[in-house]
Amino acid sequence: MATISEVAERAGVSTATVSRALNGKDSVDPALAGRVLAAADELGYRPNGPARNLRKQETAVLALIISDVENPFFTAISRGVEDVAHDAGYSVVLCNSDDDPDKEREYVEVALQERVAGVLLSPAGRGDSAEKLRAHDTPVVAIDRPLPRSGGDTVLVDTRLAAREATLHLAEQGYRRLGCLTGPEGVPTADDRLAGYRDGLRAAGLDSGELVRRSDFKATGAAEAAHSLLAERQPPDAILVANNAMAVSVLAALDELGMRPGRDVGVVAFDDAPWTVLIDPPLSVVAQPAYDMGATAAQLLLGRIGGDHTETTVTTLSAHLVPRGSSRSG
Amino acid sequence: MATISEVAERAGVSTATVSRALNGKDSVDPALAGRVLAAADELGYRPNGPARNLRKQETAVLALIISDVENPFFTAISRGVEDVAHDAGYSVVLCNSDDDPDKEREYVEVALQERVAGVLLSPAGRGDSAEKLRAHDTPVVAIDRPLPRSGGDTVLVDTRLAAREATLHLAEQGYRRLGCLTGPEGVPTADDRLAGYRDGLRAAGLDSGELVRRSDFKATGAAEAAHSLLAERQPPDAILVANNAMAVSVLAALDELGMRPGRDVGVVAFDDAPWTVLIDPPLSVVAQPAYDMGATAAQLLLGRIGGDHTETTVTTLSAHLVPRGSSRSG
DNA sequence: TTGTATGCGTTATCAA
DNA sequence: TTGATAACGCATACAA
Repeated sequence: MATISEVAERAGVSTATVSRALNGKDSVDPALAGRVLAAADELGYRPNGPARNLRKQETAVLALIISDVENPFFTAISRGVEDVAHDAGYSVVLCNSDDDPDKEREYVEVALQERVAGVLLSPAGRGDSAEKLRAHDTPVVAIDRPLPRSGGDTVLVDTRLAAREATLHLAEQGYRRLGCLTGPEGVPTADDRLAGYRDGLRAAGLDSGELVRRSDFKATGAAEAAHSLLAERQPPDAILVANNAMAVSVLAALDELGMRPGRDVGVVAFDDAPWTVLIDPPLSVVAQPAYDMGATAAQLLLGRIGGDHTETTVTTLSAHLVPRGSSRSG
Repeated sequence: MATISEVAERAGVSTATVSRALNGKDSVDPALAGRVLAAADELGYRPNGPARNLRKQETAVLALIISDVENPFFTAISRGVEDVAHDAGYSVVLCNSDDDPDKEREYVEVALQERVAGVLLSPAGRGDSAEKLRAHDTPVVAIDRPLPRSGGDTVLVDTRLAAREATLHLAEQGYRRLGCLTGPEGVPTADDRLAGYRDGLRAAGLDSGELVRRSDFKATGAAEAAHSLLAERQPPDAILVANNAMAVSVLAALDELGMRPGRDVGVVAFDDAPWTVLIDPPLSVVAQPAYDMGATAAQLLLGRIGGDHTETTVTTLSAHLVPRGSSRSG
């Protein structure tokens, strides 16, 4: 592939002039600039990214480390990130941690090596990924989940409050034995939603004992958990489900047991999705502003990259309950 | 951030030895290697990716250019790509073209500049992105859609055949006025599914006139198209829908009109999804092996990057019809 | 086995 | 305004 010196030779100027012309510096004679552009075009010249990055000691790349691109929630986040990044001339490297701290560490290493401009991280566990990044002066913004030892910019949803609200909603609708299906221990959103569920129980004056199951935030694992929950000697008459994929399993389990959402068992699930209104009755959800989270986090990160050294911020966006038929008793 | 020469100084050796030790060359004294590793560790040394890439004239990065990460079909592809790439030590840069040839061109430029090792491309239109890449010796594998002027490795689904099969299935179930809702003109998958639909009509001896609508492969645009289709003077009694997002709109439209899938209007949609079995009746689908497509394409691409110069291949994976209640007449 | 020296392709500094 | 040159950090050819 053509290099800058080939372009220089062809245009009959120095490499310095080529560089200036190509980067649109104004201190270059229009005639020469024209010759340079023509030569570059003829040779199909493309500036060498790595060389430029090495020289400038910076790259226009962001890393986005999330647990699963197949989860529509993270997908929406990634879309928000990508749109903002793209507008600012940045590319986004997508990394699936699968909520595995080792994989997360691995990706952080790659991010460090490649000298990415910044990292958007949805921390998998109690690891120190963020500290490691900051120790090497790589800006980090935590997204969806707080950092274990905090301190960095963070974009969250008030998920505990939303879980509390959803739980109270179920209680108000007349359900009495409220269960909860949440994600793995150690994943902040999973724990927060469980905590919010307990908040709600307390506020409603209910005590279900512990009608709680954990699963991996995915449909397959959740199927077993859902069945186990419904097989309790005194099964729940309503369930708060901590994400969308698990909700599918809960609804499938209810169907297998011949139970109807809303009438037999109230259901509220986190994350809205287009299909939730197609089922009968429609699924009540806690809608999270995923796209905005991604966009906000990306903006924040770009600000830091741009040299913003003001105090770190915690942005908490609101989730809101969308009550539908699946949580309407009777 | 620490450089190789700082490590060299600390370990009391030359940079060459550090480089060799860190890259696990066997021609280095174990004692020295130990000192080097220790020094690197103490300094928190991370090799500088751009410098290494520049020197080695290669990067361990793949670009994946698809139309929309929010489409579960592409999400599954990207997962397949990522898993394979990660195992081989490669990172994946995700690019949303939004089916916009200009955006695609832009991303191709970035891929070229950054000297990515290879590109996985789901071509947006009739552009020459693939040729441009190949002209600069960047391996390309087309995925889900053939390249306009072909010639490169390609991983496809026999989508036209599948559409034909789905159409015939509807005819066999007794539906007589078959409609089709497909994607934008120029997008090969959209056109192929339409062609398959026509194949099916012909094979079944039906002629619906043209009960065809096009939309943008997304839910919002499809809503209008669905309504328009159902508002025909002689509306279809069955619809083949070219993807999952549009299916949501069709089902919603039917619901609004008080029509029941299967009984009133037969529906078959491309792409399976967890929720399709939750609705009543369950949605008949054409299931595509998206994950495998991604994995296969990535493997192919890595092969080319590794120097495989055998003839280019076209891999066609099979989609299969999953008949459910929404296409069972009466 | 180790060290010295060079070059990868750019940008930026300095003189002209 | 332009050009010669150095430097970014690393891997390797070559010499020792």
